[in-house]
Parts: sequence; structure tokens; C-alpha cells
Amino acid sequence: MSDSKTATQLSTAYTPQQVEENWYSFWERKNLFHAEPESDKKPYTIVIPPPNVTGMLTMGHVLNNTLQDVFLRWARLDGKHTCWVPGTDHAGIATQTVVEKTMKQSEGLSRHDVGREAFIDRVWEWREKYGGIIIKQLRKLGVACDWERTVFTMDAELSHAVTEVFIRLYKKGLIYRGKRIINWDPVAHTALSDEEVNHEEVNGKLYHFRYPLMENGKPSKNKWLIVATTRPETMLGDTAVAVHPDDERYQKYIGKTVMLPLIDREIPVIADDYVEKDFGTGVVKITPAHDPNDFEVGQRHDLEQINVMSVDASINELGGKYFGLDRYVARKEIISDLEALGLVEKIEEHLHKVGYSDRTKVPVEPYLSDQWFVSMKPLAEPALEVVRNGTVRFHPDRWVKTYEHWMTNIRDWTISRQLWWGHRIPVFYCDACGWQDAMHDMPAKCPECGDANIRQDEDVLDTWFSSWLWPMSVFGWPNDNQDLRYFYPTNVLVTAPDIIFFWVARMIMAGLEFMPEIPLPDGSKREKPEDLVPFRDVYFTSIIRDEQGRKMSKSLGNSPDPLDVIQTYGADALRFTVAYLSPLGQDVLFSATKCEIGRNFANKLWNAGRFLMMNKSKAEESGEWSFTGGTWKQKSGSPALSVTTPAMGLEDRWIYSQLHSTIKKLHQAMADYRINECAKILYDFIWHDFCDWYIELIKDRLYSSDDKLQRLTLERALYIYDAILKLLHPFMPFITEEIWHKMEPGRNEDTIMNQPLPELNEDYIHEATVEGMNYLQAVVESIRGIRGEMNVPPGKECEVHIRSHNKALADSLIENEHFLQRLAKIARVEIGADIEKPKLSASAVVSGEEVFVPLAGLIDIDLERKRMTKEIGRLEGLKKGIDSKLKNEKFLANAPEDVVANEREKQQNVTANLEKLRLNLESLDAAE
RNA sequence: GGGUUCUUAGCUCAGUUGGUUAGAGCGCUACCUUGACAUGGUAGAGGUCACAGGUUCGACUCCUGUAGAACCCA
Repeated sequence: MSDSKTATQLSTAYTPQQVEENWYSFWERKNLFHAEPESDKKPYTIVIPPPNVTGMLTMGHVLNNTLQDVFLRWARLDGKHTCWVPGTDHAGIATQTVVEKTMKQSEGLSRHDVGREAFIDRVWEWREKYGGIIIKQLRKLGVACDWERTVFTMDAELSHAVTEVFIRLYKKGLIYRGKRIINWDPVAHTALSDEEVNHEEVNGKLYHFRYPLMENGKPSKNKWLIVATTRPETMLGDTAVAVHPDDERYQKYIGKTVMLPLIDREIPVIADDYVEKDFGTGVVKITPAHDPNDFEVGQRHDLEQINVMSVDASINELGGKYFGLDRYVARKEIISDLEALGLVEKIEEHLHKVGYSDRTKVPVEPYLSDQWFVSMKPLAEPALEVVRNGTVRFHPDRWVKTYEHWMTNIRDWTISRQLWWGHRIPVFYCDACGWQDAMHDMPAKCPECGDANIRQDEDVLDTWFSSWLWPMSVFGWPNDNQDLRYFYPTNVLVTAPDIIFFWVARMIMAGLEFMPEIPLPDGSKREKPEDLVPFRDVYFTSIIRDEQGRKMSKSLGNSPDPLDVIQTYGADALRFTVAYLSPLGQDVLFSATKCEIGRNFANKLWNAGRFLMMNKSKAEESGEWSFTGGTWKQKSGSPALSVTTPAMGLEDRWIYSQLHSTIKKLHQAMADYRINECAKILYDFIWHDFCDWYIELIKDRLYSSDDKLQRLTLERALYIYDAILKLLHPFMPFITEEIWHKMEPGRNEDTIMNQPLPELNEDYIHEATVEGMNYLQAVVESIRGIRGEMNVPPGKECEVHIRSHNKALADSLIENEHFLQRLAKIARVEIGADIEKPKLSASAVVSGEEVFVPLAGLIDIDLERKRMTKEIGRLEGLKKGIDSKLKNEKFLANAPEDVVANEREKQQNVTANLEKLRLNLESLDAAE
């Protein structure tokens, strides 16, 4: 197939679907994403925030992974040795729940029916079959993950790291077991950490109950203390009522007792300054086993802790007649029973916060139980320091405050979970002698007494207990190896801000605690904080919301399926749109139709490329010349043309200048993590500078009969276009790869991924050139404006007469007057200092120069008068502002010199322009 | 209750250290199928930058307060 056919056969609309499939399999087949340590290159590493193994691709993932891919691909083109490690986490509760449900539905079995080992086998089977769908889906997005390095938190190596860390912290005394009030998930039947609980405001009730005072060993019939509670059912476990020690109303009752109704337990009235005098009646019931504050009060006063609930939050045998009832059923019955006894004082509407399980969405139960905890204070202190001193930088940096707040008020981490799926706690017990220790493998017999009955702790660890090791464990920690030495620390972590505590903070702690033993690549000791932290930069992504600003969620059904979006618009379009719409730190209101931004942009790029290729094919038609390696080659061996060949026109110098400004701005914005800025910079340069202006400007030369000029023109345009493809590639990898290959058919097995970015050369950035071009553009636009407003038919040619006193601008315009023909349908240009204003002409002032468009027979004097009056009005307003500034002595005294000078210049220009406009308006009146 | 953030054109949003004639995309209006592109081109309408104070020669930008919205933590 000849090149010319290829080019002309290109569809006028870009269709991404097939193109994207093809290139992704090409990249994978060539193993382009894989990286091994290379000592002579600088690494650039990212570890993926591991999606849940049960997960499906969401818009959140799209944003997150697009950003990572942009950073990584940019770094790669910028000469770094890039490695992006993908993987999933085992998501203890979610995965276990999914498999339990499946089992229940298909076989009617519970996990207890099959037993622990068999159940875990089933989870693995499920994972083999369905787990990691998201890993496949991510490929559709085009991400450059090193799939060969795909890891899973339950892999043997990563599990070893988990156990090792547990053992070390255990031996250091930083992991302990204790009986505490924790957050209990009554559906998943497990403890949760504080971070896994979401507090939401609900309209509840505040119940006021009468607890009869004891008099002479009997409950009084008419004296009572009124307690206020939002949770009546917990009264079954009350072991005291409390008042504030300074509360005068209740002084006389302190030390007395009341009778707990329904249960008939005599409980003391105690004084504790935890009680708020103003809340409710100032008397609170104390339930040490069901409220964290009450627990502490209970400890101070040595109160009994009575746990009245089972693991499913139903009332247990200690709840008397309510035994077996669900907590909310029990609540209703307790209220009606108390009402029957006349012990309900009142019930008020009450807005309060209820904690919900992050996983199962049911209200958590504060629950007294034995759990494992990590002491966080010692780990938090150094981790706080590295963020405060900028070793780890947050983008946007306001998250530092949130981080500081959490780190300085940090509480111990509940790490045990009453689940089967996960890393089992590596603590072993000998019941015979009471020995216990943490170790990798179960000992055959007790090291103390020799008893062979050793049992392992039943619980597993919080999934985040493996995730916090992720940047180390994916490279094999605790084994010292080249991967870990070379790729750690990673460069940037891209994550949603809602897991700043779950994950970001804890990873920093883990890095500082566990990495000092791993040497640097050169074998020297790793001791500087910047080598220990898991990443230097953390990019907190936007949150993707729907068009009404609601969070995307499954239950609302307001989340477009990214795969559908990709199918409709293409992955490039989705990626670009998401990057374009996501300012650092602000939420994004997204809907699928917004992808038209990216799709249209891709189409624009495609058609610009198609246009250049069609011209290239035409130039190659004779067979004498061919364009390869970025230049023209001739069979006879004539020297190639080059972009550095002299005689660049204004438009050439201008587009080179714009290109290098663009490169410069992109580097800066990229370094500042202002990704939406990068997308806008590219969009504007490509669409407006390159397509709207440059391509239009070179058409005359492309269509000229001088084929040398044609080739030279094309060479320059193709050079710019090639640079565009590379700069845009991180955002739109598929289409850029596709076009890059189409540009030069010989590139078969090569890839744009391995090309270097166009190098910034500031010598090309040329202020005077840009000014000259801007003048030309402004003249064109003023003529178009006149034509438009005077309703000059588009096909009708006009003349333009320019009274110019600026020789440089005039010369430049004379040199480039042919552009006015193409861009403004101007048949003839007259330019000079003594040009007369033609009668019956429309006029404008551009850069101080008067532009006249003779319009005999076409002009509508009234319309033109209106147009000019409007412009005069605008300038008058402007002048007024400037005048008052320059009259203000304080301004003259205080403002910097350049600002004042600038205002003076503006004043002169505006005044002169106004004068010209007024004169021209007068002459219009005269012409009538 | 504490903290963070937001409020700029009809809609969605940019606007980096205070000095711009306050920008873009969509939508709208008019014209245009001109030899890359109608997923397009040209021109145009549309904003007292939530409100009230303050700092400053100068505030969309900094400070305080008010109103509304969102999120996080107790």
C-alpha cells in the first residue's frame, strides 16, 4: 500500500476503539512497561494504590490512574528509568463477605459449615477466578504498569513482610493485646479501627428516663434522677449514673444509689467532670462496656463492665427478658416497658452523630473486647517531622494540617479482625504454661514447658496492616535486594485524600521504621530521611462527583461505568478530559458527556495530522523525495533540508517560539503538579496556535508550485507536530502512538514511548517575533470583526488601508500581507504613514495603527457609528481608570516604577487611540 | 464543638507570590459546508468576581465578619 493511499484513506473522524486495543497489546507484547534496576539511570518509581481485589473500575480509579500514568510517561520521555508496580489488596471484610454470600446462595453453606481452612481455600479459588478484574480493566485506560511485577498483599513474599513487621513491633513492645472499647461491626462480626468508622448526622431522639432513687433500701415511688440518653438499649448494662462534681443541683445525691429499672440493679450516683452540666438533665447513665467515655469513667470509679450484647448486636443473656432481641427491637420494647412503668419523662427530637461501618454501612457498636493494638505515638513522631520539614511534600499542601492534627492526637491502632481471610496474627500460645510469643512458624512444642499443644491466635490483621508496607513489600522487603535498593523510595504517591490516615501516614511511619537496614544502591548506609520515606511527593486527587455534586456511589447509580465511557469516547478522550477538569485539590463534577472535550480535541489533533500527512504524501508522489527521520532525503543524495535552514518566516519563528514557551510552561506546571494546567497549555497550543493559526498561515506555501518550498514548509510543520505528539503522549498515549507511526511508516517496531521529549531551547523564545505575530493576528481579527458586523458576505473580497507610523510593524505587515488575503479575504493592502481614510470605510485602531476597510456600497453608516461609539466608550472607561491612577500622588509615590511607567504608556496609547477613533467617527459623519 | 475548603458569564470551571481591558469550554445568537476537521470555522452577546467591613497608592487575589454549600475530625 502506498503512503499516499494511507494518508488519503484516513477517516475524517478519529475512531479510537480499534486503535487503542492494538497499541496496548503492542506495548505489552514488546514488554515496554517492564523495568529492571539500571545503575546508570535515574529511577522514577510509582506504586499503585492497590485497588480492592473485589473491585471494579470506577471514575475514582480513572482519575487516580490517569494522573499516575501522566507522571510516569512524562518522566519516561524526560529520560528517567520508570517503573510502576501494580497490584491489589486482599480486602479482608469485603472479600470474605463476597465469598460467604456466594456460598450461601449457591450451596446454602456458611463459612462455619465448611471450616476455616476449607473456607480460605474457597476464597483463593474465588480470587483466581474473579479477583483482579480491575487489573484487566486498567489496561483499557492505557496505563503503563509493569504487569510482570503485579503483586497481591496475600502473596507469600508480602505476607512474610507482614509477619516480620508484626514480630518486630511485638518484640519492641509496640504491639500489645488489651481489653478495650472498640468499634464493632455487628454484620461482619469484627472489630474495626477508628478510621473505618464514618460519623454521620442523623435525626434521632433524646430519651429522658427516670431512675428511682433508693430510699431505705427501696426504690422511691416519686423521687428519681432523670437521665438523658440516645441509646436506651444500653441501659441494660448501666453500672452507675454520673453528675458533674460542681453541679449544685445534684450535690446531695452523690454517693447515694438509684435503682436501674427493668433490670433492678442498684447502682451508685457518682461525680465525674466528664459530665456536661448543660447536656440533657446533667445526669448521665454510665455503661462502661458500651461507650468509650463511659469506659474511662468506669475505670476511674472502678465500676463493673457489663457487656449486654452478642457479636451481632442482639441482647445477650445478661439483658434479662430482652435476651435475643436485636438492639433496635430491644430499644423499642425497653421504651414501651418504661412507659408502662411511668418512668419516661420525655422524648425529644435530637440531632446527633452515629458511627457507621465503612464496609457494611451499619451502625457500629462500641464494644468491649480483647483486641490487638499498635502503639502509634513512637511511630508517629518521626513521621510527623518529615512532613513538617518538607522531606515529604503534600500537594496541595493544606493536607499537612490535617495530617498534623491526626498525628498529634493519634490513638492506638486496632489491628485485629475477627475474620478468616487475611494475615493470621502470628502469635502462639501454650495453654499448659501460659507461654506466648510472636514468630513466623508455629513451634512443634512449647519452648517453655515442652507441651505439644500450641495454638495460634484466631484473629487476622487489618488489611491496612499489609498496605502500610506496600512501597517496601512490593520490592521484597525485608530481603535486601537490588530492586528494593534501586526503586525505593518511590517518587510520587497519587491517592485520594480520604485515606490520608489509613494509608499515607502509616506508610511514612513504616518507611522510617523499617527501611534503615536496607542499603542504598551503592551499598552505603541508608540513613537520610529522604532515602527512608516511601515517597517524596504525595498528590491528593480530586474527588469525582456527579453533576449535582454528589459523591459517585453504587447505590445512587450515578457513576458512569468507565468502560462504557471508554467504549463511547475512547480512553484518550476520557484521560484528557479527566486531567483537564481536575484542578489540584478541588472536587470535579463529572458526567460522561464532558468527554466531548477530549474526544473533540483528539479529533482535532487527528485531522491536523491527517492534513500534514496528505501533503507529505503529495510531496512524496514523484518518488524522488521521502521524509524519514524527521527530514527529507533524496535518492540522488542531495543534502537534506533542515529546520535550521535560514529564511524562516514570521509564522515559523512564531510557532517555534510558542513551542518552546509551551515546553517551558509544561515543565514548570508538571513540577508543580498542576496537571490540569498542563492539559490546558497543550490544548491551547495545539488547537489555537498550531491549528487555528499556523496551519492556516502555511497553506499558501504548501499550495505553491515551488516544491522545495513545499518540502521545507512541511518539514517545519512536521517538526512541530512531532514535538506536539511527544508532549501530549503522557495524556493521550494511544492516539499519539498511532499518529506517530502513521507519520513515518518505517517506525514499525519502534515506539513513541522511547522518544525523548523535545528539548527546551530558550533561544527560540523570541519576544519581538511574538509581538509581530500578535499584531498580524490583531489586524486580521479587526478586519474579520468589521466584516462580520458590517455583514460583508464571506466570499466578498475587500481592501484594507493602514495608516501606520510604526515602521517595524508596517514592514512586518508588508512582508506578510499575503496572509491577509487568506485569513481576512483582503485583495489589496495599502500601508503607509500618509494613507488617507477612504470615504465610506469602517475603521479600527490596532496597536495604535489605523485600519480602514473601504466599504462603499456595503457600509451601514448607522451600524458603523454604533460600533465605533461602543469602542470609544470602552476606551473612555479604561482611560478614566488610568487617569485617576496617575493623578493619585500616593500611587506615584508608592507603586513600583515599572507599574507607573506601564500606566503612563497605557495612558498615552489609549489617549492616542481615542483621538484617532473620534476623528474617524467624525469623518464618518461627514461622509454621510 | 474543632478543622479544611468552596461561592467568578445561563452551566461547569481556570485565574501561581496584590497592578490583566477578569479568561476557557459548553450552551446561546448570526454567518459559513472555504481544497484537515460540522467532533469544524469566523464573529458576537453575556460577569458591580456571594455579601459587609478592613489593610493597601491599588483587592477576584491578603485579613476579619456574615450568609450559603461540601468534606474531615471529635
